[in-house]
Amino acid sequence: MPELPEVETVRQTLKANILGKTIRDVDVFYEKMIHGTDVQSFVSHLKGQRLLDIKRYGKYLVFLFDEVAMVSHLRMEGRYFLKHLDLVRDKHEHVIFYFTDDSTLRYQDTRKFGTMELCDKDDYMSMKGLKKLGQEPIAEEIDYDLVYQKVKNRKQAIKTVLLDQTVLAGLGNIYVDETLFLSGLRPEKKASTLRKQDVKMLVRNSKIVLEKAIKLGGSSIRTYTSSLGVTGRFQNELYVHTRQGEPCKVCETKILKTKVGGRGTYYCPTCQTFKLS
DNA sequence: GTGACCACCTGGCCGC
DNA sequence: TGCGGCCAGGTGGTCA
Repeated sequence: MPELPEVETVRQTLKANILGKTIRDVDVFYEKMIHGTDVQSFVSHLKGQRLLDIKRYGKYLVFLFDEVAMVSHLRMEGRYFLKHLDLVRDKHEHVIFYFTDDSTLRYQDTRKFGTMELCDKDDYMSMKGLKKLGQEPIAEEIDYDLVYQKVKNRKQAIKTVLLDQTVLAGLGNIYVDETLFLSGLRPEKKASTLRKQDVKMLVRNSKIVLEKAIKLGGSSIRTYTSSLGVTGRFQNELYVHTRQGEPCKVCETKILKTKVGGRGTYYCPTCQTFKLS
């Protein structure tokens, strides 16, 4: 599923291929995907708009046009494909953007969880979701104290807290499992028991994991591929996620699977024994 | 303010 | 082979 590295890969790929194109028309085949306005208004506002830039905040993509911005979230299995006008529509393609050069950008989403919403191009950061995002671990400068302040009173498992996008933006199930492995921490450990230096270590390790994943084009677990069908290679680098029953790459102990906060969680019982209190 | 729970949705897998 | 049930999971909403 798309997390920060996958969304960043999509952004870079799309930017290289569709920047400067002008939308001639839009077809929406699943109306619930469009938030904040009705489909008719969504389409009419996008017609004639030229794409100027594509930005990313956490797992959100922001398409910047002449007069409007479109905020898109891929959720579980959303993907963008650039295809020629003549190609037959796949049954899971729910939104098609037709460009004036006869190419099309198609949004495909098997589970229909993804969302798109239009907003003012100068005020998209006030959108619900975007405005509450925490810092990104891959940012050049991190206010570690601010992250610690958000973590220190939380009684939930550290895994649950790391998945909270208002604490750190961009981490999802895969990369939280990998970050916790790298940090030697059990996923179910209470967040409030961590010291400031432990939180700093977690943020730094999440940065290492995310930057490596971006370099390799993200992960291609289950059905996920980036735009234009580009397949990531980070899944070959995973230490614990989806490796239940397989030997740990460090100590050869069998990787275990459990549930934390309702999420499937993988960990090494030998390497992840770091207890602080 | 915090935490738990639920809805959204469909393909894949498993057991019968 | 076909069917039913469960699981996967990011986010927002609701409720306690």
